[in-house]
Amino acid sequence: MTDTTDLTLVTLKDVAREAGVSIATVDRVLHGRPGVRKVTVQRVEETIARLGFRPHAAAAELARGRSYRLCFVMPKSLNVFMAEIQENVLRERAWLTARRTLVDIVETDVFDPSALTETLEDVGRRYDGIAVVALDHPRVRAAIDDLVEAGVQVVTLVSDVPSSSRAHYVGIDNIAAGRTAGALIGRFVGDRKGKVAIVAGSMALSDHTDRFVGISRVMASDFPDLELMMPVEGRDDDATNQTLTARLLEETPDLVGIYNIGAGTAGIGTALSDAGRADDIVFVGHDLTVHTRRFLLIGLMDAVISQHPGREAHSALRVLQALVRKEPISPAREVIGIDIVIRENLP
Amino acid sequence: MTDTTDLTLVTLKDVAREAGVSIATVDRVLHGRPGVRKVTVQRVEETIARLGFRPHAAAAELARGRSYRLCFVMPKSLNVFMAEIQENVLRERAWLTARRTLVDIVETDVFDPSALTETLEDVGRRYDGIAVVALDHPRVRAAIDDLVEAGVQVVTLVSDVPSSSRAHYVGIDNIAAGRTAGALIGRFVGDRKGKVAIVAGSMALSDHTDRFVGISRVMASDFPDLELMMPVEGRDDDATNQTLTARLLEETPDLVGIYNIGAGTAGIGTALSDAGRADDIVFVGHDLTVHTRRFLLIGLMDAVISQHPGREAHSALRVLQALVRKEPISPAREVIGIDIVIRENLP
DNA sequence: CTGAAAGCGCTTACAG
DNA sequence: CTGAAAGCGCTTACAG
Repeated sequence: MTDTTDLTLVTLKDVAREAGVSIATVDRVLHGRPGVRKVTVQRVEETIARLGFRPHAAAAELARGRSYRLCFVMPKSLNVFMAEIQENVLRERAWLTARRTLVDIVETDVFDPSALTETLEDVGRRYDGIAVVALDHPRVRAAIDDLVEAGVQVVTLVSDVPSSSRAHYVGIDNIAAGRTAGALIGRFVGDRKGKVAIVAGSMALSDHTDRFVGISRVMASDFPDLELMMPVEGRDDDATNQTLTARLLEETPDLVGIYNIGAGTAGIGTALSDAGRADDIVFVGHDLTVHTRRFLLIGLMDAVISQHPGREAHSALRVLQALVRKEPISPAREVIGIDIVIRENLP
Repeated sequence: MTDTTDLTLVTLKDVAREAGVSIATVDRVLHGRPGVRKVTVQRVEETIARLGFRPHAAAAELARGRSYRLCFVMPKSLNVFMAEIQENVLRERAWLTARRTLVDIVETDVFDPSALTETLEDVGRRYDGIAVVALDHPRVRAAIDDLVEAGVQVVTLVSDVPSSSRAHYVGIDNIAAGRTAGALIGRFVGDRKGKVAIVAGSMALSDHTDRFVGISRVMASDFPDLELMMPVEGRDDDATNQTLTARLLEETPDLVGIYNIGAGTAGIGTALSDAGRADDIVFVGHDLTVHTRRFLLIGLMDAVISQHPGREAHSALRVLQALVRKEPISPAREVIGIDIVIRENLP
């Protein structure tokens, strides 16, 4: 048995008595506030350590008497994945309200730097913390930096702006995600030789280019028999992707695999199915939706790379809650994994 | 933009004033405590709903003025996986202390029904909540039921006792885990025919039998060219597993895959490596450790099925914290996924 | 069946 | 530089 923690709950008052000061002074030391002599600070710190004092979180929260406002800045045109993040955030509202934390969701055109920048400038300062699905663009970076400068806690969500001063990124490593997709395609294709097609939303999006970088690297190093084709761009649109895929199937007799880097997976699935090529082409894409779930079940898709939207929503909320309260966050705990989903481990 | 939640924070006092009663009465209605006339209850409930009142969680916690004791009952002989769960629990201690929640860890022989039962009986009632790695045995079930009867909140961890009255199971669906392992082996083997060996810890453990059931089913339905061998039992021990594997390799010329259902993966890896068969045999096992991580990196293992120990520790703590406070838990949020880890998505 | 009051353990002005 | 006191919004006896 590990050392039984004893039930002696030490309070501020105990520390004050032991250290021979008032509770106000202990509080000052506890939070590193100024106006306490060095000797006193030391004496109090020693007493805190000796008694193993931990302030009661609920008491502090109540006494502080303030509330917090959080905002999620999300894409206007919601795909299923983004919608799920939203739902998860909204589902936490009651819980958050009980903790005096209010959360709004603002939709904007996150792919238009001007629109996104304006939104951030407009709504930003009305909040204590912001989670934003951010395009990596100099103006967006500047807007984020301004908010941080103004004391707003900012985390990026799903899509990062690494060069900005955001406190945290909630999302996956997209290069690794691309590598993972590539490795699965390579392994599933087996001994066959041939081409692997890439369908992207837009190569202007950093998560899409990152995934392409990932699959390119793993193909080059581990699967020399497979030839990666240049990405075609379908803007994450089902109809466009269907047309593109139909053409790819027609024009590429030795096509053995397809990797959909972005959304619009349903369109590709339809084209594959229509062409009767579901069985001989390895098809891997992103994000678990009603469509990809069905495709996995019927064997049309071989694997889905997923970043758990619920987990991302919660991580963003947890991190923002800690940040606005100046509490520490443990990054290790907030790592978002790259989930591989096949028919057998469908949640 | 979703409806901006307004900052008007309604308190008990507001509700009391509006409903024309005292705050004590509102509190009674809020918690469904007896001693309030039906009419009054209705009036108060209506007011609560109308004002959208949500009690301040921190205030309630402080006023309640009580602390909670939790206990994790874990296997005495710690494998890496169990050790990681423990570490994650211990790492939360400071955070939990600030929330007046104390957590102890008790180690026992969870594979011996008598020892486990005795431990549960001995330590159980000293706690408000217990997480237990439980052998599925009638005596263990009875001990759990007794604790629940006595008002202790019990969750099972990693290994479930489904027929008991435990409030929640924190762990994966092991049949699905076995199916997943089988599907990966089948896909990775490709067009080759041959045998797949199964190494288990003990077929007396329900998680091990469940996984075997899973792989058996998927092999029968999806991979008719592969023949599943009868499980050999190595008690999760490296040395034993190494010997068993060496023998399997010698005696089975057409061996194409190995599935290690339990721990002791290092022993199997050594045997494979010694025999120079790392490349032509697909090897899948469970749980991410220093060993399996290395095996993935050097290509000795093809995939690891993992149940995130950190996630399980946190889920157990979160669920227990909610249960002892009589707060609702959302099971959907607590689902532990079956993680597929290959070299490319190693965390 | 209902209410007035004390108190949980902090933080926040305010006074000195 | 330090302390006394009010107050955050609940819950808990206690009184009636």
